[in-house]
Amino acid sequence: MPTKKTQTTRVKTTKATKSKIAAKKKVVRQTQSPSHRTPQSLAGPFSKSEKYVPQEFESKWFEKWQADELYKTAPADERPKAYILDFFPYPSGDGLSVGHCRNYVPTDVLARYYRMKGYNVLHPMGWDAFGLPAENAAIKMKTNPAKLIAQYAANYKRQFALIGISFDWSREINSSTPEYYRWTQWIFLQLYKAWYDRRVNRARPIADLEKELAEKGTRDIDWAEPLTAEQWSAMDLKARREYLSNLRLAYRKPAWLNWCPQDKTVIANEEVKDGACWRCGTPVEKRMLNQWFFRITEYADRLLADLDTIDWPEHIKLMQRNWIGRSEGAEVKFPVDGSDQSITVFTTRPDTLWGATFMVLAPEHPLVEELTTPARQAEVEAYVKEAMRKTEADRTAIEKDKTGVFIGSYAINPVNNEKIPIWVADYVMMGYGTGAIMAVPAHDERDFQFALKFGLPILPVIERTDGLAKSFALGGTMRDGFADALRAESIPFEEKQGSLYITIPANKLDRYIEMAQEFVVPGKWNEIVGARWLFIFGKGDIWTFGGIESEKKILARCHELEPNVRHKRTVMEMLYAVEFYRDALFHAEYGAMINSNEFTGTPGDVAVKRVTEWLEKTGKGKRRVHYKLRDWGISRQRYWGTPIPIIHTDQGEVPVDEKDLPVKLPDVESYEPTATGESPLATIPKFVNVTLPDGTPGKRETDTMGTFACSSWYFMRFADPHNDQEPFAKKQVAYWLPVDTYVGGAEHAVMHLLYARFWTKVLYDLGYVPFVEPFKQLRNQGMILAPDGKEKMSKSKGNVITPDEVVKEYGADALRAYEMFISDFEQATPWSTQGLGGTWRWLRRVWDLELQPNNRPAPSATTDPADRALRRAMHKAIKKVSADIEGFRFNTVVSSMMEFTNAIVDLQNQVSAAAFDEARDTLLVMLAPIAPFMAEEIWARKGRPYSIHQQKWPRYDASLAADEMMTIPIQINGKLRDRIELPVGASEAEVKDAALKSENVQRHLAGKTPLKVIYVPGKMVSLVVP
RNA sequence: GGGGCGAUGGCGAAAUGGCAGCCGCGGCGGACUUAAAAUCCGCUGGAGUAAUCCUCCGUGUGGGUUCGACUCCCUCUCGCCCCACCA
Repeated sequence: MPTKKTQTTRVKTTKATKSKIAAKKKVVRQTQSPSHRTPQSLAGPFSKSEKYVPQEFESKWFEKWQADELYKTAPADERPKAYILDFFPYPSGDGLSVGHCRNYVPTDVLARYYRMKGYNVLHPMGWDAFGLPAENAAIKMKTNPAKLIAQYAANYKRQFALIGISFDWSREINSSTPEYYRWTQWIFLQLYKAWYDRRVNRARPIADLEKELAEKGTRDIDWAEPLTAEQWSAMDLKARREYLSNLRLAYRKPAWLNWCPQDKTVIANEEVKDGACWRCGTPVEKRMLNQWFFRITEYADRLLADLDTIDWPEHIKLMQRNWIGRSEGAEVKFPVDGSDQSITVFTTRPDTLWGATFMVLAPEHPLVEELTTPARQAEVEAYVKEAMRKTEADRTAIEKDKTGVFIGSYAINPVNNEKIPIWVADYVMMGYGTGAIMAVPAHDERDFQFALKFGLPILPVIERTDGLAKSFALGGTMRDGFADALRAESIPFEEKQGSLYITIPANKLDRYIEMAQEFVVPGKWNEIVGARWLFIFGKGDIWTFGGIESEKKILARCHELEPNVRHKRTVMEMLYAVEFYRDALFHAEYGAMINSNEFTGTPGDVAVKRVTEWLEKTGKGKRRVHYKLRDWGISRQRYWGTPIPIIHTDQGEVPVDEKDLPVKLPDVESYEPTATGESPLATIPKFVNVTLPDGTPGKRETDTMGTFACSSWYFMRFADPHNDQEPFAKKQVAYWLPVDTYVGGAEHAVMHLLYARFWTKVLYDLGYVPFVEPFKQLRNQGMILAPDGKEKMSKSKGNVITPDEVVKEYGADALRAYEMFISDFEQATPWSTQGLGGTWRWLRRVWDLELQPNNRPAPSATTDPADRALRRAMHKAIKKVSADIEGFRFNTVVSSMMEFTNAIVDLQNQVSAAAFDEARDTLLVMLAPIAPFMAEEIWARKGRPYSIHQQKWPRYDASLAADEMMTIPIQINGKLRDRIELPVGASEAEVKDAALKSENVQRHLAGKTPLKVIYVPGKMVSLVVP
């Protein structure tokens, strides 16, 4: 049983007010407020209250705003426009959480703010409705995805209304409707009918290409498969179509792709995270399928360069830069020994060519089969098969040991004509470069490991940049007195069990070589590694380790002299056995070239350039830029997506005529995915079989487009959402686009945000839009975490907080204000119900303040100081709130509003009626974007003309915001010693004079004269004292 | 392995190189109340002190630049994120 708490009398002296800063005045806050109840206890009979009960009026106002079309976008006009957009959501059955609101509330505040500032604002919303989650949910619930989406979207829409988001619903779009995807298909066809002309660096109609081919073949098109005009003319329709597909921006080709066995479809590279499907987390497999791609790689350079022109978070830009992954290097051809084949490799280190001791092909490389010798065939086939079977995650696991098999053939290193073995290994990826590498084990970590494991020679061809040189003198290899001699030369070493571990300073190298010759025991040897590579067998008997010949000779001699090393297959393997040498054997720096014939001695900073130039001149290779970016795989073997408008015939593929769009998704009973890599649409003969106008029978493409196609242009459709003649009128898009402010999560950094930029550039090239970047300003909202600890909100953890429950308890305005106030917009932060209570109390204080009667006196000399103080606070608030809204500093918007509220409360009993109302009205108008319901309700109760949301944003007046007095802190040697109050106009001399007169300053100066008196106007005085 | 972002009271946080901690939460004390809740008022980084004066310490660590550093530069630690056998 709990004991009754006895009275505890706390004897504690009441602390009196700190005088602290003079600006902080001791004003007693008094509000003649009615009593209030907690929001939690609001459940009661409905009545129009004097108190702040948001539940009584919020929904009423939203209905009225909708009925009055208050947020309907005006047609393009003379006003400046503001296009403020949220990532359009993928409606899910879970609805919105307070985390999602972090996205929608601030953009709504922006939209409302810019409307009041006189901008023509476009703030639309729609649904990214196609795609796997809806389809999977529909299969599970045995319903239709369209129905499900409609249901989910309705719920989202209800929630948006609940929290007062001012979307223009007359522009609502749904990407899964034929009215929308008709134009997604249309854009697909524009890509299909275009090719990238590298000479002018833009996309052009494919018809231009056909014309050019007919006239002069590929004479001027050096990146295409060579073709003469005669050859082109001789080609039949099918051959021409096949030829052109190698240049179209939308094309189909067989390729190894990421297959998600859970979703039973191919997914794009961008959708693979840590070797698994980004949606369901299932490890992806590789499958060879004939698939549709968009040739985004042609735009790699422009996608990279234009990042510099847009206002996006740096980390997002960086992710895109890394994803595009531009790297400069050279392509080098290695002829295959005894064959007319050759292997082309890409390298960023052409300066290491002389150290290439073997080649490696990716298991998928087309030459593997051809170049494998009969003797090696069984082993190679088994290896390749095994590699294909592995998931991407298995194959790329970092700790994994290197594996590989020699295929029996040799290549010729074009720079020194050395014959080097060709291997196949899964550490080489078909997807990057050419799928084949020259291995330079001395200067590439992976090649080094591989060479050590398989006993392949490792030949240093680049000098160390740190000059590290080491020698290990095994006990018995050097005559007595060697240690003493080293000491005499002050060459540092350690002695362990009779062996010496020597680190040779650069300036002692030559001396050391002399000594080693002197002391080495006949029949033994001493070696130097690192800065030099020398084997010292005796006086004048020094062999340099450099090049394949010396490798063989040194190894043979060591084997002969020392039985213990006979099992070592290479010189480096022998050296590697000495633990002490490990850090001196390998490096990947850009140093001077060594052991590289005529290039030996080329300094590290010019080596790559000189070798590349030489390769080009001698025709052995050429400069090349490679990108990590791959072409965008768009095919999905699923039902719920935009059908690809292509028909396959005996004569090749034929695009659906634009006037026959849309190719509609058939209504079906079952649309479960098949495991065969074929879309469920393929099982519907009525859909598949078509006859072309000329009577040719055809079969429709049955893959659908991934949803990122839909989202790559929806922001353009919002400019003209109901156009049934074209995707959008050029005039509308030219007025509204690009999007001024775009807000959403960072998870789309290399998916949607990259694809949308790409489509925009294509549409620009083809003349449909007048801009090259779709989103001028991008911001990512921070995540809202669960209240306890730092966990994410998730349905499975049961810690999701919905706007519905918050609105029920506190009203939408408090939710909105708290979403803004909670933290810096981009920062992840935990939700706090107590913090929410704080913003609720602030709104209630505003309510009371606004609705109390104004019985203050007329302006007079008595009220003048307070009136001026209040106006100052007001104009400062206008300035700060405006700047912070525009600068995405929503948390300080709310804190500035709170400060302004406090200022009115503090001064309310000293000001005139006019000043009081002026301040209250300004506060209310500025509150409108933040707390639209309450602002409207108070506005109405005060009898003002509807609607507060159509009022002008208050104007800032710098002269009224100006302070009369300033507080100048005084520092002595960096420490704060006093503050002085002076009129704002005080001159430098006056300030310095006042500072020196200060009692505290005098005391701390203790009679000394300052060496320096620094006055930063209006900011501070800094004294420097010896 | 490479790269990025971040670290400030008990908590969320603020601070064009110029008074660290605005605003809010929580806490403490008071007013009102029979009492509580709510509301209102005051205090609230740490230490010393009778003290509201005053002094010292304090923005993850250690250094540097500067009259002056949360802010700029370097080092390290921790946390989060991205990329990753990328040739």
